[in-house]
Amino acid sequence: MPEPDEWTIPEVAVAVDLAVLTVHDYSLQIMLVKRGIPPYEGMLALPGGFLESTSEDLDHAAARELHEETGLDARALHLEQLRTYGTPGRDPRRRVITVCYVAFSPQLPAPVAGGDAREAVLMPVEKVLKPRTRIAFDHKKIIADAVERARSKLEYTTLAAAFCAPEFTMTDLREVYEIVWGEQLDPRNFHRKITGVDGFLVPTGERVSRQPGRPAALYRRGPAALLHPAMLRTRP
Amino acid sequence: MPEPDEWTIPEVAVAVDLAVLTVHDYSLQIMLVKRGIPPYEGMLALPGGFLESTSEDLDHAAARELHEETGLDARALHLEQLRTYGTPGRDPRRRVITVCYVAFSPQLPAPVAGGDAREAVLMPVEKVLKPRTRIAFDHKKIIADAVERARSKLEYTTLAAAFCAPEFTMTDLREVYEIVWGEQLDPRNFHRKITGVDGFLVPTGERVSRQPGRPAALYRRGPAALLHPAMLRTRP
DNA sequence: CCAAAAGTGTTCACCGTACACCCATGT
DNA sequence: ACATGGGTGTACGGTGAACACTTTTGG
Repeated sequence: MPEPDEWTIPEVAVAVDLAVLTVHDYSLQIMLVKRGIPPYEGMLALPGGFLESTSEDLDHAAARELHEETGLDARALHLEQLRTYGTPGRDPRRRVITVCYVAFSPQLPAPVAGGDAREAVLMPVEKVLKPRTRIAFDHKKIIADAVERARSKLEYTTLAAAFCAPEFTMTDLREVYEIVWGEQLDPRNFHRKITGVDGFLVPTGERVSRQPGRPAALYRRGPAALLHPAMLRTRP
Repeated sequence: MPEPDEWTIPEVAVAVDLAVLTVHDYSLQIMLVKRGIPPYEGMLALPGGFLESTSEDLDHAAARELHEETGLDARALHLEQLRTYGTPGRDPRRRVITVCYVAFSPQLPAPVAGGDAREAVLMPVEKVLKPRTRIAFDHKKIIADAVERARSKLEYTTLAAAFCAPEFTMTDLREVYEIVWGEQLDPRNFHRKITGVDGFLVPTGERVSRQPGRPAALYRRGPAALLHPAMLRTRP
């Protein structure tokens, strides 16, 4: 194995980027920030930034950038590494390798833009991924990967609850699936399936009436992380 | 988003490491190299090395290191990114971030050690992952992640065939599953399940007699990449 | 002939799908 | 009263698990 002292280490900058996904306004949305400087000035990009110091952990850098650029607290949401993108030329200024993270957030409380946050906006991924929509760097590809990760993880984990408020109804949860997958699910079979998974949901005992119709039971997230048996989408 | 010219970029070295998995001697084995210099001199580590230049793609660096350190050709096997490890202090000399790849290889043709390859050895992952076995850096954790990736991908992809020679029998394929999962499978149900997956296997029409008993049909890899329906291991 | 491996057929339990039906509320 | 959404019961079809059974070779 070649060793770092054997030659000059190429000057590579290491960045961390964040794909923050949330369900809002009956669509899957992603948090983007408007770039204030070139390159891609004025275009939308993923929030992120460079490692601050030699001693900063990657996960820590992700959590820090999340807070700095969006005001969100990493402890309050699910944050996981997606993959690393390093094609030469992806940043026109210099060689940049970016370690990307995905975050899954419930409906955002309030101050998305403002405060420390730069101009942060939510945009439906459906719109972002349209061929005509232009996004800075290779971030569109990253967003596509993040969305596929989310879709896939709903199948075999209890991740969907991470998109819900602390207390939620079965319909809230089902709508997460429907919105992320873009597919209608049978409410009755969904209900039975989810209640059958041990440790996914904990009933609070409370009920809410948000429309005409029978009030829905409220649940909290349970301890289970894996969905067993899995909940498979209907493939094309 | 902070920009690279706003401050001094921390000196971070970017490396690429490889977890090459193969089925050999009725066990899942991983390729390791013996380190010739400190730190961890004399210990076993994953093959890998630093990015050679600012313009080298990560995937290219992985393929290059694979060839340099093991003599294998990346075009002949399945190579995919695993994840990136960057905990400060994981390399005692300086800050190193390593982008790890997993490779799945059929039985290795011949010259693993020798040639360009440094002292490369195959070792059963079961032995490597024992608590008493010491491996350089944080590579044991990386190996554990790679093994879990392999186990998991067998479930929903046709990856198992990547561990087999170009022509193989149903039993060869079943043994890949059994060895990687460490679990016995019913040969009869396995046979029916696999032949039922469209495009997984293409029969060559040939037969081989390797033991007493009815000769087995030979197959080649088919075009299918995804296993549908999935082949699930029995969870604990 | 016998042992052993390859491959087929059959049975049963379980799970997903579809949908009829009942329950509880707002208007 | 009635529309609307929440939740239960039930029948059907497909898949996995278990295993009896046939086929085809080596010894």
